[in-house]
Amino acid sequence: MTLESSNLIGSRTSKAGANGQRDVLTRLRTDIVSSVFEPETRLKFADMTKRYDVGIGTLREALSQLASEGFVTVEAGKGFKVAPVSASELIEITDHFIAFEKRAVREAIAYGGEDWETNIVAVHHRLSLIEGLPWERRMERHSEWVERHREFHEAIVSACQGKWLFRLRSIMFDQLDRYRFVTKRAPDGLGGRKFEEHRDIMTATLDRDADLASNLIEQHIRDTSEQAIKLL
Amino acid sequence: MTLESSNLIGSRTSKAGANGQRDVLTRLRTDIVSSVFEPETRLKFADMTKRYDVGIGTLREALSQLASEGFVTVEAGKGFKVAPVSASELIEITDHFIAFEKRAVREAIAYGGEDWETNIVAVHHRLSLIEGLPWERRMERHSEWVERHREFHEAIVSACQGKWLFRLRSIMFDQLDRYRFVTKRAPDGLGGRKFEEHRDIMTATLDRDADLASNLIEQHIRDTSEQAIKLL
DNA sequence: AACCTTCATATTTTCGAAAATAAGGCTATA
DNA sequence: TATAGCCTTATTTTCGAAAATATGAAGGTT
Repeated sequence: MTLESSNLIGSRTSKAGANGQRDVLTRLRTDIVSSVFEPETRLKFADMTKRYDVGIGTLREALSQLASEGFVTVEAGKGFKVAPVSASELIEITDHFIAFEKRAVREAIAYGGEDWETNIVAVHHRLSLIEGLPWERRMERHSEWVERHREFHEAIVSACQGKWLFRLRSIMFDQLDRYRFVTKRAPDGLGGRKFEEHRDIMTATLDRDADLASNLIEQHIRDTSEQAIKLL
Repeated sequence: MTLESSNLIGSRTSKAGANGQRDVLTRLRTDIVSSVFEPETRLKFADMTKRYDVGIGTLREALSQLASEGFVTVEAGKGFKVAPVSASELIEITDHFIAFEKRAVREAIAYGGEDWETNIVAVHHRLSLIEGLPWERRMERHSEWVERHREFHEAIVSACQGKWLFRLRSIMFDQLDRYRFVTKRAPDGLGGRKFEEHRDIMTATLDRDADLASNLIEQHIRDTSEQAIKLL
């Protein structure tokens, strides 16, 4: 019943596993993505164990994992710090992600079956429920939106064959999330457009129009990153 | 004095840090790369703590890290297993690595300075000391060769500007190491050719001939991977 | 004053015992 | 015989105390 598949880097399936205590790794990553801890902040064990109510060992494992994913840096003997952010890194991450995602969506369109299609429709619907909300109410549920947004883009490429391609694009997506966060404060002009962009990406993908889907995704990501750079 | 730089994924600098006890992470990774543990083997804590003489917590952190790098898989509640190998994965890893490495070498050639050049020459010399040895003696020092070989290829691209590009190529290189191991047993015909290939790659790079260096590297990697596939 | 040494404090890192969980075997029941 | 439930064993996962290490301050020497 509890499927709990053997996982990849950045897989969030572990969270869904409801394995007793709330997943520290996920909560900590969310807090870093949400800028609860500013870049370069030292993450002391004394504070963190109280905040997340876990033992030192468990916390250390989570931080070590986040270091692999690039969210924190670690210096032997000095402990962990939140990784810095910069415009140049955002540009690089954006380029890598777009390159991966375009290849992934082509593979997905080539190999995806009925389950893949159905999942896209389902996940998109859940995303649109939040994106269709008026400005105020949508902001209240921003953290939920982040999750749905991630699930949507993951669903689109989930049928891609390359395991490493999927893995690498997921690492980059998580990094982008961190920068994407700054656009939360952006004027609602952008928010409305995203609604349609996601719809168009879904339609092109289900129509198996690889060229169109590929281009729409690139535009979608690049727009968001450019917004983020301005606000950085 | 103890520099111990803040590190990236797969960085082996931590090992050099001589921080008291021998780095479990490195030893464990080496053992997996060297097929001391076969793919799919369960890695039980009871055995591992005895083998590496470290506590459970420390071991768990190392295994968790290796999971991020893709050398082991982890299933909640079931523990850790050595990741499987397959021809199709080798092909995918090879393609990703070559794509990264070709871009990285171009950047390195464009931005590398005198220190970069000097380091390449130095590291290549240390590699050639082993590669010039007769068959028997070279095999004795195979694990050392693995290290020198890694250092050589890393030195070539070390001046590349993209931090993530470097990081991603390093992850892929480590994965290739695992498959490369099977060619250890290959007849010496290949071993001799590698000596010259490395020399040519170095020369082309120092001559700042990006096209040539790029092509030589691709050939070099693809040859090795094809050998590995035959022996898999 | 600048520099080195020493000591005290703060923080990280390691470790193994204890709790939690999964796997396998046994008996009772249909 | 097959199935379900329980008990026992094997293994993982968590936790905080203790060891190791770094930081910073005070005092002494050139």
